[in-house]
Amino acid sequence: MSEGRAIPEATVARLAVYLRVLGGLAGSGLGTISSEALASAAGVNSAKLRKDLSYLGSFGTRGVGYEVEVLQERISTALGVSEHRAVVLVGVGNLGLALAGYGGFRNRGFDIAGLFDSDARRIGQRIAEVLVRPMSDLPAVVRRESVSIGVIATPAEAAQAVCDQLVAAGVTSVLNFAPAVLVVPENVDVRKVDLAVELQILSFHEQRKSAGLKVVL
Amino acid sequence: MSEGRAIPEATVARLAVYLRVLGGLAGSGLGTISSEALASAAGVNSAKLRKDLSYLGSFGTRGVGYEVEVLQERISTALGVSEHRAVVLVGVGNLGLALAGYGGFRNRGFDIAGLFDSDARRIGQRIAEVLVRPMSDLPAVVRRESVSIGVIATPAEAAQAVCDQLVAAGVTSVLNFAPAVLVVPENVDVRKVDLAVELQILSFHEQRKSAGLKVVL
DNA sequence: GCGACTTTGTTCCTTGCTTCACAAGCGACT
DNA sequence: AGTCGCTTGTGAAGCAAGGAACAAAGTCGC
Repeated sequence: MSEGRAIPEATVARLAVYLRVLGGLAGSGLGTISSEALASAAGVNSAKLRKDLSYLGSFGTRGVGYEVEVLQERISTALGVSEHRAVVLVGVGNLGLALAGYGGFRNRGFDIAGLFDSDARRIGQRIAEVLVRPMSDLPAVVRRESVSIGVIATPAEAAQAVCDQLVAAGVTSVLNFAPAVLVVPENVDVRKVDLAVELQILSFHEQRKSAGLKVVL
Repeated sequence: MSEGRAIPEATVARLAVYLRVLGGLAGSGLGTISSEALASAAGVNSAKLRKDLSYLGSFGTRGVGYEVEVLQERISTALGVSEHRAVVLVGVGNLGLALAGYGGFRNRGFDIAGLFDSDARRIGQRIAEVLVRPMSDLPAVVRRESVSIGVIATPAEAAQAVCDQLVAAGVTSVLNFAPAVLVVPENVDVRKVDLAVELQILSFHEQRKSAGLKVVL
C-alpha cells in the first residue's frame, strides 16, 4: 500500500491516539518501538496498528520495529499538525473557558488565535493570555491568522448562527460542542461532541448489563 | 425485527441524537413526525433512521409517521434514561467545573450524585449546589446513590488511578476526558473524549483539502 | 557468512454498517 | 366501499472496517 492511498476515517482517529502515546513515551529515551508494544500502549491490537501505519507508507524495519522519531513525524505530517495550526474558539462560557485553558491544545499542534463571545461583559477579558473579542472581529482574525478550524462552545440556540459566521469568515472545519445539528456547505467538515450523548451511550450498556443480570437471577 | 434484537453501536449513538432533537421539538405541539422530517432535523437520511427505530420494535403508522411521545418514551427506555441515572465526576479543574455546571446533564437524564477531587483546597466547595468531597468518600457515595457511571476529568497522570478507584467502588461505566488510555476489567465500559484528537481529525481533512487544491492550481 | 529468530507489510476472509428500492399498510377523500 | 397517495418496515446489495495468518525482510549470534 503506497503513500497516496486514501486513509480510512477510523484509521485517522487512531493515528491521533498513536501520536499522543508516542508523545508520552518521548522522555523515555526509547529509540524504536515494535507494533506490539505501541499497540498495547494505545489499547488496540497489533495487526490493526500495522495496517494503520501502512497507509502512511512502509518505514518500519522488520525484526526491529519503528523509529519513534520517524513515526511521530510521519503521523504529524499525515494529520497536518507538523506545523502548528490556528483555531478560533467562540463562546467563553463554562465550557469555553475550560477549553481555552486546556494546555493539551498547544502541546498537540494547535494555537488559539482568537476567543470570541457575544456578551459585552466578557469582551476585553484575557484568558490564558488570549483576548476575548466581539464577533465582529471574527473575519479579520480568521484572515490575518489563516485560521481554518473553528470551535463552537456556545449554547445550542446560538450555534447555527455562529457556525454561519465562521463559515462566512472562511473557516472550513468546525468542532461543535453545542447540542445542536449544524447545517453547513458541502466543503465544510463538522465534528460534534455531545456530552450527554456520550453518557446516554454508556447508560444503554448499563441497561443491557442489568437486563442480562435479571435473566441470570 | 423484533424487540430483543441486538442494537448496533452506531445506532445507539444516533438514538441519543434523535432523542435530543425530539426534546427540542417538544414545545412545538407536533403530535406526530415522519421519518423524513425527523431524519432531516437530526442530519441523517431517512432510511437509516427507520432502520434504527426498527430495532426498538415497529410502532410507527404507515402513511402518518411516529407519535412524538411514544417515540421519546421508547428511545428513553432503550437507552436506560427513562429514570434519572446517577453519575459521579472526579476532577474539579477547569473541565470538571464546566461539566459540573453543564445543565444539559440534568435535562437529559443524569444527576450528579457527587463531585470528587484530591486537592484539599477544592474539597468543601459547592458547585451547582453539589459538594466537592475527598476521594475517600467515593465508595460510600457510589453505594448509597447506586451510581453506575463515573466521569474522569483529571490530568492524564491521575486518570488510571482514579479509574481503578471508581471500578473498585462499583462503577461499571466510565467516561474519560483525560488524554490517557485506561485499562479496565472486562465488564467495565469505557468511552473516551479527547479534545485534541477531535481537532487532529479535522486537521487531517484540512490537510487533504489543501492538498487537493494544490493539484487544481 | 549462515542460520535462527523477530517483526513488518499484506492478503484474504469475515463481520457489521449503510444505502437503495419496494412491497405492505394505513388514512383520507370521494 | 373503493381507490389513491403517503409513509413505514425490511430484504438484498454494496462498502468499509476488523482480525487472522503468513511470506518477506531484516537483525543478531555464532
